[in-house]
Amino acid sequence: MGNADYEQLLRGASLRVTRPRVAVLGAVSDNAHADTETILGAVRERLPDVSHQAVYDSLAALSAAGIVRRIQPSGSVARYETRVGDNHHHVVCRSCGNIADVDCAVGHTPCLTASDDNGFVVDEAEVIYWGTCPQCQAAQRSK
Amino acid sequence: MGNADYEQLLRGASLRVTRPRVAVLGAVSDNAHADTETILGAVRERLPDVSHQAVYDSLAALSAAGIVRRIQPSGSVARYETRVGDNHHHVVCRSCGNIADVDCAVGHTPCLTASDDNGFVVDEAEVIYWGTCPQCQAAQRSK
DNA sequence: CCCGTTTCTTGACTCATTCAAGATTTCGCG
DNA sequence: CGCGAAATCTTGAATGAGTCAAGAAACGGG
Repeated sequence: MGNADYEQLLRGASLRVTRPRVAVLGAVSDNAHADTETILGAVRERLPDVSHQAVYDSLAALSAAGIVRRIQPSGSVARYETRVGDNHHHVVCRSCGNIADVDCAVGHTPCLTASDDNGFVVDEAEVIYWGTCPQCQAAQRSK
Repeated sequence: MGNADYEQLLRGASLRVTRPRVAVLGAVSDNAHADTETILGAVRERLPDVSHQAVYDSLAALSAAGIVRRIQPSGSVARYETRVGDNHHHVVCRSCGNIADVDCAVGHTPCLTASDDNGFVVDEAEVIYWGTCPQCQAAQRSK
């Protein structure tokens, strides 16, 4: 995806097109599940003088517009990804914190209907699988 | 549940029985989904001079032992509950952050098998439903 | 090209959580 | 019941992701 595409995305969401936002979009696209610090670094490769505040603002704006998704498993800092709207979920490694994408097994919107929703109007279901990634499995076995 | 029961729980998990731990267990039992600050307050009603550090340590020990569960939805501080091992999930209100329990609709361990696990060994699936609680629905309508 | 609004920069600040060192407590064992 | 090693707690300071605020700059409709 080129910057022109990112601009399209932004305009499509009625967001102003600014250098930091385009750079943030690119950084998030290239670094799936990256934490804020990693994204900040990646953004500065494209645009050396951005402030961290601009990155936070951009991420918040993009999240609100639904262009990026913010994920934050317990005990982890915020992470972001661009793959939105396709109902996929995440596996998180308990030892190293790595995150991988998982397409949900059951149909297309599984678990979206709770048995008793306590009167809540539910608009999204988020699934996080906890486990151990291949690398950490190997590391544990060889211990 | 009385303190004797909490002691049983602790001993059963091979944990030392200390005043702070018993107080923390009681506080978490009485305050489902409470954040750390609330728990700290509740603990001090039972045991006025505990340090916040002891509460953190106890919560960590109890979590590790599987007696309490730590939940931390995005944008929220850590919260704890004692209802463990029954595969229930949570609805979180986007406006006020309230959390309610939800028993999962589909069978007993839905979504536990991802379609492609990327080599991860998954041991737990956590589901978070995002929506709006009844109070906030009312508040929004009357705006 | 201009102007009002949004967004960015700079820098200070919050506050949940963690770290460290030394004092206490717990509990198995005699 | 009392000892001693190990775990746990107290105190107090430090960390660091994220937020807040005020003024400067950039965006884009007209």
